[in-house]
Amino acid sequence: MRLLISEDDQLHRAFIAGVAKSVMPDVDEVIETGNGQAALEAFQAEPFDSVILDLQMPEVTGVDVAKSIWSRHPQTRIVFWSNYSEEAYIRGITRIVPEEAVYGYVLKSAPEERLKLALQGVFIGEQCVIDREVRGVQQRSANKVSALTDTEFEALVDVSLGLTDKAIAARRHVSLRGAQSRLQFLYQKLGLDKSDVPCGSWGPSFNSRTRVISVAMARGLLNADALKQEEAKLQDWLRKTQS
Amino acid sequence: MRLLISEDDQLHRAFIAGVAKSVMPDVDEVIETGNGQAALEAFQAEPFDSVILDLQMPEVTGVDVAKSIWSRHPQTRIVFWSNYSEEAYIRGITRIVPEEAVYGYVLKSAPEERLKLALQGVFIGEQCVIDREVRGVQQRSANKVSALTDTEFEALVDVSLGLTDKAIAARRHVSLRGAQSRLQFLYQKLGLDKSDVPCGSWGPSFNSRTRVISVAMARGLLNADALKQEEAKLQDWLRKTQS
DNA sequence: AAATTCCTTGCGGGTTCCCGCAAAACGCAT
DNA sequence: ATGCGTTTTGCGGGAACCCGCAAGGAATTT
Repeated sequence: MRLLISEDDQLHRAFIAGVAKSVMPDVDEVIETGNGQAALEAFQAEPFDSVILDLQMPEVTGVDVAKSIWSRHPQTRIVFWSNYSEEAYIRGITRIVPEEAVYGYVLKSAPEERLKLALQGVFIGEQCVIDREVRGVQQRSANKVSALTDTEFEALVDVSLGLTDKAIAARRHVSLRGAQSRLQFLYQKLGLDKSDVPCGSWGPSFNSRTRVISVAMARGLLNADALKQEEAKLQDWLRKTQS
Repeated sequence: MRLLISEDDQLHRAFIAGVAKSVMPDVDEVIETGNGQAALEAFQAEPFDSVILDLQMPEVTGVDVAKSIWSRHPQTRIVFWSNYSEEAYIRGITRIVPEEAVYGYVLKSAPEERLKLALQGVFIGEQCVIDREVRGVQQRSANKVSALTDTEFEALVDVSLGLTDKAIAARRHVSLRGAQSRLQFLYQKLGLDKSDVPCGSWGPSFNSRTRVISVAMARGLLNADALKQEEAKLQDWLRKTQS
C-alpha cells in the first residue's frame, strides 16, 4: 500500500507521517510533498491508493488536488486534514466527491486519537469519517433554506472581487437587471434585509454591497485564499474578452 | 529566567517549547498557554522576562497580548512566531513596540536554525531579530508613499465592515464630505485610479468601494481575523450610540 | 512671517446602486 | 396541457456614491 501526503507546514507533515505509519503497518511507501503542484506530479507518476491532503495550500489547494485525482481515479481514498471548518472549503469538497469515493475530514485541532481513528476508518475500514464540527457545516451547506445557490455564490464572488453590476452582467451573460436581481437575492439570503442590523439615528448604517462581503467572510463562505483563486479566474476572463 | 509561551496550535507549541529549552539552558520555568487570554492572566499573576507569542489566535491576538504586556513592562523581550508576513499584523506591531523594547519576528515556515538564532539573539543577546521576508513588509509599511496613514486605514476598516458614508462620518466624527474624502485618498493610495485595471468594452469594470476591499485583502492589509476584531469594536460603538 | 504639507469642508453634478412592481420565461411535476 | 415555483427582464424613482474644484484649518518647516 502506497500513501501520498501533501501538507505545506513541515511540522504537521512530519507529525502526520509518523502517525500514519504507526497506525497502518502495511504501508510500504510514503511520499511527502509540501505543495499541491508536487502532489499532482507525484500522483501522475504513479497513482496512490491513499492520500492525505491539507486544504489550505498556496497556488494549488487541496481541493484542486482532490478534484484532479478523483476525476481519473474515483476510488482513491482521501483524508482531508485541515485547520478550518470553513464553508468555503466544504462547499468545494462536497461538489467534487464522487458517489463511490471514500473520504475523511479531520480538523488539525482535534486530538491525536480522533486522527488515528479517522485514518484507520478511511484507509482500512473503507468508511467515511467526518469530524462532528465539520458535519455541522456540511449540513447547513446542504440545507435548502440557508445554503447559497450556485448563481448566488457566483454573485458573491463577483461582488467580492469588486466588479460593477455591468461587469457582472457581462461576465455571467445576463442583463443588467438580472445581475442586480441576483445580488438582491444574495442580500436577502445573507440576512441583510432583516433588522438584526441596528440602525443609528442618522439612518441605515450598512451598505449592502460591502456589508455582504463582510458577513460572508465572517461566516466563512469566503476567505482570502478562495478570493485569490477567483481573482485569477477573473483575470483570465478579462484577457479573453479584451481580445 | 522565566519564559511564557502562547500558541494555539498544540503541535507548534510543543515544538517551540522544546527548541527554547534546548537553546536556553538557564530557563528554569516555562509556562505554556493555548490562547491570548490565558497568557494575559499568567503574566498578570507574575511577570516574565521573556515571551514567545503566536500572532494569530482567536479572541485575544498576539498583538493584543504584546500591547498589554509592554504597556506595563516595556523592557519585556518578546519573540513573535507566526505564519504570516501580513501587513495587517506588522502594522499592529510596529505601532506598539516601545523604544527600549527588544523583540524578534520569525516565520513558522523558516528553518529551525533561524528560529534558534532568533531566540538566542533576542533572549540572550538582547538584540532585535527580524526575518528578512518580514523586514521587507516592514519597510514598505514605513515607506511614506505606499503606506496607509491612520485615517486611511480607519477608512479601509470601516468600508470593509460594510458601513455607509454617513455611518463612517458619524463614527469618526467628520462631515459626510470628510468621510468621502478619506475614501478618495484610500482609493488613490491603493491604486484604484491607475489604469492597471483593464476595462472591458462596456465601461469601467470595478466598483471602487468593493474593489478596495479586494485589493486590501490581496495585499494582506486586512484579513479575516483582523476584520473579526474590528467588527467587535464596531458593535460596541453601535450599542453606545444607540443609547 | 511665509511656505509647505496634510487633512477637512461645502457645493455641484454625473454615475451607480438599491429595490418595488409587474410581466414574461423556464423547468418541472401533476 | 395546466398549474406552480424559480429566475430573469424592463421600467422608474429615490438614495447612495464618486469626484473635481475651491476654500479654509492646523501643524511643521524654512
